[in-house]
Amino acid sequence: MASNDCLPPNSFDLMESLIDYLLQFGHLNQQQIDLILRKTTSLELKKDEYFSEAGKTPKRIAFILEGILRVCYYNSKGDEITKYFIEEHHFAVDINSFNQKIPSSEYVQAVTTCQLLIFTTQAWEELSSTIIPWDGIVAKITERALIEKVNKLSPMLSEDATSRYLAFLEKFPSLANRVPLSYLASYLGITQSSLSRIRKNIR
Amino acid sequence: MASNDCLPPNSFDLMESLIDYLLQFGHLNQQQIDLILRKTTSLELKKDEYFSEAGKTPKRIAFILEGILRVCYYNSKGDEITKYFIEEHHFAVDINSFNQKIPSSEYVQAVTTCQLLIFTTQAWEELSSTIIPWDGIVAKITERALIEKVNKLSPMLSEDATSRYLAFLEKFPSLANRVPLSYLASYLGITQSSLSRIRKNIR
DNA sequence: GAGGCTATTTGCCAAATGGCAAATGATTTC
DNA sequence: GAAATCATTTGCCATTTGGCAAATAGCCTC
Repeated sequence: MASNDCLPPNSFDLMESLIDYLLQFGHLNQQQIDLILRKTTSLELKKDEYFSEAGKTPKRIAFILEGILRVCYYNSKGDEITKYFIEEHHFAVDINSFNQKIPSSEYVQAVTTCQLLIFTTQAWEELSSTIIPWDGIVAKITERALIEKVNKLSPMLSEDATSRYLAFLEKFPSLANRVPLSYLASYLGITQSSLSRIRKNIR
Repeated sequence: MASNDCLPPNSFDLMESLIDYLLQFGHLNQQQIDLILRKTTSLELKKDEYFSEAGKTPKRIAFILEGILRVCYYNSKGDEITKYFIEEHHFAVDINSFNQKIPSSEYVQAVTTCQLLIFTTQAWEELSSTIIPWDGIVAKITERALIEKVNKLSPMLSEDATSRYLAFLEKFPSLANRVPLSYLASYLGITQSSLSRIRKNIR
């Protein structure tokens, strides 16, 4: 029942990127690596499909092999707000809800079709109790991911919308014209029409 | 050389708040608690004094017993930006620079006179190697603090300046009229004069 | 308490952004 | 491929915010 059985030929290369990523944060021996890979299943998430939904307690963690996810929620006015985008070779989960096993207030949705590696809660906890350096590695990954979010969000407040859009273009050059205007506008904190005008002015 | 020797009479009560805080994130026995307290020194930071400065590698972590700190930096335009305020009963450090032992790009400054408990890098690392649950507790504290920052920053982008100011008033009711307008304005992502006008409109 | 310094407020106008609705463009469905 | 649906752009105008400078207020020093 190894999940690998039904993977496409290049699956090992793809899974390699998970290991590469983990090894940036600590040492793992081959046995541990094999164990980690055996705990994953692969999942293709089609564009616009949800990986997790608000109101539900997250039961799995995804590592993005290919594609882009976004995290969004509805604010008090009822507007859908894109909180951030998650890039390839990063983990995706509402970490707070996952750890505390409480319902999430966010949606995680595929912006493009995604190839994911999935860890169930159970698999994740088994790795925690089996692999000594696991918790430490996960802690560092979590810390790094959150620091990146803070450092991304923080300067946005003091920049005007055009600068924020240009910064987005730098970070996700391939995405700007493939995601709905509404996702991007709410991420940048402006209206769709403003973003449309900003685009016109830049040309 | 126990730091306690020269503390004011209520010092134990004050230090108790550190222990209360730590115990929210994991269990510690009395021996461990005593060890932690022995590793701290107390420090009073007068209003406007710096706890750490950009360009220097942070060599200590502060737990705020009393008072408010702020984290600020200079952006590419040369404007001083207040990134966030740190409240009583929270730790203060540029966690990224501290962990990686690299120079910080931020200043940490006392907004009000602060009573702090200080851990040196060495003390912090000794606790890590002596107290089994220490790393886990620290990881949870770090995660929580960063999640709070993301959740605070994220909705600010989609609110107008008045709402952001009102939210600040809710969170720091005692602070709004005691901190320089410039700190607050840069934190909210607006100019001083705009904030001044917002205040007038609210009255 | 007068002068000097800094912080805040205000006025004036320009620029950026929002709100709304219509027009245009793109995509899907039958 | 026509109709229907959805996404994006645009026009028009109101509101918000910025930039700059002057006026005012607050505070410190002597």
